[in-house]
Amino acid sequence: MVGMRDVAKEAGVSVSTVSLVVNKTGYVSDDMRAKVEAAMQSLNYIPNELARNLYRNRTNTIGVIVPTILHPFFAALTAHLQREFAGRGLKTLLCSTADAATGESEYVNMLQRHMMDGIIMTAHTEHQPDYWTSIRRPIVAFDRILGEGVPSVRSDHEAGGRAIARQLIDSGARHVVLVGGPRSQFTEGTTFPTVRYHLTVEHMLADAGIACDYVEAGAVTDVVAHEATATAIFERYPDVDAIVGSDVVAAMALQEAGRRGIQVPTDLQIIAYDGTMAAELAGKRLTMVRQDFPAIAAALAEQMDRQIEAENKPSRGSQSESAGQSGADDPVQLGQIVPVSFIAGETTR
Amino acid sequence: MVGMRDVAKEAGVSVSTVSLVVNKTGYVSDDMRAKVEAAMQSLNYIPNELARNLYRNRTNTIGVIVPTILHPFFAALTAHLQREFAGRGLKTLLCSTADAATGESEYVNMLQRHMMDGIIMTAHTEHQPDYWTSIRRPIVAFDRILGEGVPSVRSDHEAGGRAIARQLIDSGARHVVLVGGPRSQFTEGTTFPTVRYHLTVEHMLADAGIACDYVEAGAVTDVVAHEATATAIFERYPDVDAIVGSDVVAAMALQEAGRRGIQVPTDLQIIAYDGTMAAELAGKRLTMVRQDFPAIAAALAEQMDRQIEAENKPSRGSQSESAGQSGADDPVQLGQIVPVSFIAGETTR
DNA sequence: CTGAAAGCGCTTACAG
DNA sequence: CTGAAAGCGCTTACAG
Repeated sequence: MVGMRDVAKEAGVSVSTVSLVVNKTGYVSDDMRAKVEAAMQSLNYIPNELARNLYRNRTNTIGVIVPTILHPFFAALTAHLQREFAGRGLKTLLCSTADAATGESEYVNMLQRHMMDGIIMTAHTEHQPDYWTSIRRPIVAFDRILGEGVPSVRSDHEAGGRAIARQLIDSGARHVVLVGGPRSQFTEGTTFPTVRYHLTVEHMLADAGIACDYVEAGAVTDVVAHEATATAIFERYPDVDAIVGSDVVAAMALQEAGRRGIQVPTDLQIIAYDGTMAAELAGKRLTMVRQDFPAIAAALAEQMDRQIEAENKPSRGSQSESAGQSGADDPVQLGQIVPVSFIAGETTR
Repeated sequence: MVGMRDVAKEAGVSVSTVSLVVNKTGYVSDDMRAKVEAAMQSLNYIPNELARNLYRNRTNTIGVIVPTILHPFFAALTAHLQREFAGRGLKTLLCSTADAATGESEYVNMLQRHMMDGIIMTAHTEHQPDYWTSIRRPIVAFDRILGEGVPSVRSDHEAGGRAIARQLIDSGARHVVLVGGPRSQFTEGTTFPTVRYHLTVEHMLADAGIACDYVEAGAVTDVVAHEATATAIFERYPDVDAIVGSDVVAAMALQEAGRRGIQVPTDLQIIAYDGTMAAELAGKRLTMVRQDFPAIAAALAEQMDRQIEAENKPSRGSQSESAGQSGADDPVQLGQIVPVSFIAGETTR
């Protein structure tokens, strides 16, 4: 492997000079530069990034922790993050928890070993807030509060919920079924986020005197399970006339409705939450609440940049307010909220 | 940051000893080990992987080059690769070419700067074979031949094509439309792979005297374009009675058929190629040819392992037969082929 | 079994 | 403007 030393020897200069030329930093006379460049050419020199990484203690890599990109929601989120990071000179390490036996801990370890510069956390976690707070390295959460000092970004699920409820009320729905995550997670500090839109819908429907039942969907990682969920809805609630769930659930519900000869939207309305490509592929154009992936990715990347910057120039204070936390004069926005949009399709009246 | 030196000082031993303990390698007396472990505990020592990376000239990271994981096919492939790599102690760097202005070159550069140990190449490339051959680092291609010495893995598209043709012939199809990549790429050395199933289908249908037209789909990166494609098919070929295309195309065709009141499968059969989740979400259970993602991922990872191994213990020969090529007594399987399966659904007769 | 030393390939003050 | 030197944090022969 040809290194800087070889180039220096070939060009008859010092290693420092070669470094200056490679990095286009500092002043180098034109003939020195020419000699070095010629040597690099002839030796086919390619700098080894690993040495730089060690020196700078940086990899320019961000880990994106998702349950699995087999699910279109996380595929979309990850794709947009990758694009956003690439524009900022950052690489994206794909960290799936669906397969990792140890869940996210394995990736957090990697963060602490400096294999990455930060983590975007978008998966469910069993860890308590103090776990996350104690990591003291750049972490940004998506759609959940991990702990104090860990900034987060989420969609405006309350607005999403209101739009859905309004549609259902205005169209005269009578018996709505909501499909979502485990009901046991409907708590204040939950890391299951879409809870918020469910609760909003439930309250508004209750106020309007519309029946509303809740069905737990299969695990987010198991797409096939959603088919069983769809079947279960119709079995359990034969008079259901509106179903609200994620894109995948909505698509499967529509498919099952077709099989049962139920007319959509005449006899059954379906509303998809998320607005990923999965919603486009269904039997009809689904009415949906779309999350703004580009905006979410931009906000997450922005917060990540801040975290990393804060880590690099530690505040003038004590150790304790170091990594992962910015000073008081630049407060990290906790819970930045991104708007959603309601898009009418062929599955609502 | 607390380093090995701090631990050594705290424990009253040398850095070497700490290293031995951390790596659980070589012999260390029990009391030494105990002292070191106590020191690591109390100092909360975490080894810095970057130093190791530099020393070993390895990152244990593989770049997976895909057009975009917004497309379910590449999402599935990437997800399975990540899982497979994780099992082998390798990390997955997500490399999307849809956004990278420079296409794959940027990622190849990173490979040469040792930011990753290898690349899985699954996207289309404009580069000629000698480009790929000259890289001399671990590369494995999916579904395309990049150049001599670059091993590849692909599905048995010929078998997929035969299964499709058989279904169409047996069910009495009269006018089939195939949807796929740019026809200009239907050449021997193409890096658009599914060409193979299209050609197989065309030949068999021609032999059976069945009309068959070809329609170019939008770019793989643009999912919405597929909807326009679906519309175009019905406009251009009003008497079409069978459509064959990727999952996404098939789903959109089914949706459009519904809008036009065309009965599936009575008046129109639809066959999806790939068998990703996209095929499950459509209005009906699509009949499909499914590629075996777990097997593909395993084969790709296996080839990658070999490439990396070959790079680490360079053969006894000259430089020229070094990295990326294994010796003659352990021939790399060029073009390893993975079986596909035909799954009948609700969209064929 | 343990430690001093050299080195992984680069970068960056610091003298000249 | 250029070079000698120290150092990033670890690993691995090599003496003892």
